[in-house]
Amino acid sequence: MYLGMPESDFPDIRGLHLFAEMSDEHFLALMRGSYVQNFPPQIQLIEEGDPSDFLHIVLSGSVELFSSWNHRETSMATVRPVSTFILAASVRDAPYLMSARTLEKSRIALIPSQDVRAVFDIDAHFARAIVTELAQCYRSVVKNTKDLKLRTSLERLANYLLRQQKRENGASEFDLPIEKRLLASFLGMTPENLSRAFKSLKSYGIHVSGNHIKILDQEDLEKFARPSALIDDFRS
Amino acid sequence: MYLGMPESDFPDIRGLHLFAEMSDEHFLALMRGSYVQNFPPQIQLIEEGDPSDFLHIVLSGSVELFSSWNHRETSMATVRPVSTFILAASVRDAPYLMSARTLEKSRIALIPSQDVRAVFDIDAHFARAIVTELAQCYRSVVKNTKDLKLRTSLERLANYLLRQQKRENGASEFDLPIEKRLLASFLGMTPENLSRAFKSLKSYGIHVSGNHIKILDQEDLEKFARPSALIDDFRS
DNA sequence: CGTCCTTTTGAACATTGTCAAACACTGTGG
DNA sequence: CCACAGTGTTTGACAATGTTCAAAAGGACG
Repeated sequence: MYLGMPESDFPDIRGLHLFAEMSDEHFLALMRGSYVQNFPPQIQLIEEGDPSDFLHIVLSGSVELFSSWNHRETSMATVRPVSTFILAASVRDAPYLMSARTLEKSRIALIPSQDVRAVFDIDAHFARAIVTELAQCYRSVVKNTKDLKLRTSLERLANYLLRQQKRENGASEFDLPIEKRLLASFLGMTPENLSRAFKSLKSYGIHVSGNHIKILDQEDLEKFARPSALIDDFRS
Repeated sequence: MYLGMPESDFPDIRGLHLFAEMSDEHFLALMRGSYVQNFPPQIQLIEEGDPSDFLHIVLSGSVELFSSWNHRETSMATVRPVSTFILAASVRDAPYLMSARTLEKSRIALIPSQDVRAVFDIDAHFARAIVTELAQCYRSVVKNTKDLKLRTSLERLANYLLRQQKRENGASEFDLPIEKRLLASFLGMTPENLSRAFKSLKSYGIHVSGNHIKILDQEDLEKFARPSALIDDFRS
């Protein structure tokens, strides 16, 4: 196992909200115990239930968070660079609630959870950043729950497309960033159901070819989807 | 509007993990700007989307957190004494994502969110407690999402009963703490469906009469429900 | 006792999931 | 280059699950 964090990775990590405001001294203290590893695609990084020894940061590639029960599995989120995951488990020193696997070749930084907790106690800026980030994560999951409980699968898909479009700065055409199979699981449905949902959205001006999406009638789609700031805004 | 926090309420609040470790000085500073109010049942305390001016604490009674979209409504959680709610919104100074209403006659403490943020920055113990509490809340919502996505409504009900039983220290008989209508919404189903689900659970040794539950065959129920520490443990 | 609300029940319906098969796409090895 | 395997996607028929609507039954409370 490769030990030590290459300094070339410092700027990416320092750029995260989480680490931006803390003192150099404390940042370096965190980096000292950390290391970086490259993983091929489809490698399981974390198994739910394991002790949370490290805070993870995706530097490049992408990582899927998923959960299992009774031989069923569901996708909880996809993490893209540069961001952390399983912060809550690190903070609480509790077992991971989700598993994680790489989707592509990925570069992952690992910061010992106990260092995170130690620096939290002595660096007020870092503490502030952690609590802000955690509150953000919490709010994301709450929004996701509202999406799941208040909307049908068709409505979830329509709103997902609108959110994705926003991420692409409002372009009327874009590519899905993940496999449809995975999207289906994330949206809480089967691949077959997703396929039919895409078909149903044709009548609201959605054109699909492979993973390329065209929104032909923005107004019509929004009228159907009824996006809400309190569910679909990925900031705040 | 009644202003000022009666000192008789201090011990209850001080007893919360959130406020237990902080300095007296900072605790009193928080209390100075806070106040307490009594509400009748079915009063809406918070409307989702409103600015989060106060951190709320249920001192007695109970409060339902719920969300709406497109004329649909779903119950997100029930808050019982003594605990806080909408901490994340206070921390981030962002709009509430959930509405809140009293279920019964309730006594609620209100602490200005900006005071919470201010004391967070100067009291490391309070900061630590907030981040621990937030991580806890986050993990609860993640567990809830897993429950929703990985289980059928029948399985959710069975596991809910087992969790409730644990809260009652493992007693084989107990009362449901909320109306069935509300429970149905919390579990993500209709009241009609819940009623049928209770009937289906008869064959696993559940007896229901009004809101009184008897678990006649613990083993059989657990065999069906397959409770998991990573979904059903309400601590950690 | 009557009123209001919740809960239950039944029947029809809608939505979503399952299974099997066909199809499309990708990359491999001959 | 093509045949092929492997995987993801789509389709169709069907089953399971969950919802809707209407009505009846039960409880709480004045």
